[in-house]
Amino acid sequence: MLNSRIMTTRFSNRPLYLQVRDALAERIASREWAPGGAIPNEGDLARQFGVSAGTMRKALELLESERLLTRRQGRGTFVNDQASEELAIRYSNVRQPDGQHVSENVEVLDAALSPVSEVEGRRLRLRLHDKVHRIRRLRFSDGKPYLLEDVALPAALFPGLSEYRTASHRIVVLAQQFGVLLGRGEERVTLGSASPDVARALQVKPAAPLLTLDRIVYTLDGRPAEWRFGHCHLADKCYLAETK
Amino acid sequence: MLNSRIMTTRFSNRPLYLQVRDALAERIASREWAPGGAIPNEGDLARQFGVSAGTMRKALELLESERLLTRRQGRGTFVNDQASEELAIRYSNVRQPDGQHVSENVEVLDAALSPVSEVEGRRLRLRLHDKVHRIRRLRFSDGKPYLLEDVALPAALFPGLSEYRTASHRIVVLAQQFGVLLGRGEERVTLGSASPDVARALQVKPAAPLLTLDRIVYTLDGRPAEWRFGHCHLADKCYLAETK
DNA sequence: AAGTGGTCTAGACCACTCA
DNA sequence: GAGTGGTCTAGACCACTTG
Repeated sequence: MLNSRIMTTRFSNRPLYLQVRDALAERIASREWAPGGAIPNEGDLARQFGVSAGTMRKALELLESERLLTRRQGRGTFVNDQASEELAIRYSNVRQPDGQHVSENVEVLDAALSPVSEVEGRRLRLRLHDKVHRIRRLRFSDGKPYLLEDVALPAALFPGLSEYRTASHRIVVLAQQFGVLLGRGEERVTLGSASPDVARALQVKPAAPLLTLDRIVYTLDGRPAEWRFGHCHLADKCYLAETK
Repeated sequence: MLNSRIMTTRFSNRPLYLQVRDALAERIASREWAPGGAIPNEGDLARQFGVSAGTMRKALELLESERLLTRRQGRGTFVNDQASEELAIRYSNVRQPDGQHVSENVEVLDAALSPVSEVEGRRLRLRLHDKVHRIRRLRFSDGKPYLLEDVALPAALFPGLSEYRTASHRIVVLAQQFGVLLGRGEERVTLGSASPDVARALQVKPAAPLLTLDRIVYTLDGRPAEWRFGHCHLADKCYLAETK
């Protein structure tokens, strides 16, 4: 079926390889192509979309750079599983001293679907009457609490999340399940001190120094997908920032 | 002159576009093509190197992704000036709350060419008898000290640095001057408290909570180019980590 | 040997910038 | 209108992986 070609080029000046990218991204988001699975080869896809092999290649390379695909010479092209150990670390900058991800347990202290607060509205670019899933979690490493976090997720991107009894605590996993493709993230770290409440939760002395983490993760097309505000007792961990 | 083509392909299986990239990168590093200046157009370069336009384009796009070039449709291709406000921020994660770079004054407390210490050797992957430029600086924002840093630079990459009376305090500027092309950087942040010496320098109380910054900046080909160890009094600033 | 992605080529045309 | 980079095409051949 040489469908897409006629459908799209007729109505758009957007470069062809970007239109193709969008169509492929949609198949990945919708899980029509499952995480971990192989997709058709370059030539077949090019014919299917009615574009040249070079154009299809450019679209595939773009998707690879966006971490949605992995291509391996002689093997094929595969949909990345965002829940895989390697990719799931992506936005988690609190690490073991050696840079490895901290193995952790998570306790959910609170979870609710609520109207946005004023701050949430600003951070997530939502309107006054939009709703968010608001979750408070405590993360443990080696049985000791180290991170207390308040998370807000736009209800529009994660519909019905509240009903899941066993929803993941990782934004990358949630996003994959809900067909949300994630892009860049941005975290501001400041130096804070434990309020009585926070101190109790983290089992530190009141006024103990903590890292305050203020993180926003955006979708691939630039819409805020998660706001997380956390208090972190670093102890024997470190915060890792990488610059490309 | 169709020089490079014959020279290189005869002796290497490295893909042609990478060999071309290397040759172009060398012209940039050596300042044969000056920062801010335009370079010849795609077609001329392709002829000059005896490769197809597509191959030359691929090399140029690679260099653009490595932040060495900027290409603008209708204008031309330009060598990036690493000292420009936009690029110079690159490895500086301590920022104003709005994410802007902090405007600062710098005081050099100490500078010397010395044999590597054991830690420096590990971090910079140097041998026992190599030398480093070791510099201690204090950075001020609004007249107040906020960052005390110890920097080590391999003497092999920055020969004669000690003789410059007015050397820059920014690694990106130094690197450009010495023909060193920079790639990724990695910074580990931990929570520390001010030792008496540090407290004096930063004008904070002894044992005041500080951020400890441990940063390594690598060259484009992966060799360590700078190790910086710093103590930071964040106060009204923040630490910004971005994730692609 | 068959199938995959990776490299390289040659050439046409489009979109943008500037004199 | 001349010159630049950006898109798109069609096809050849290479390098790697797997049965």
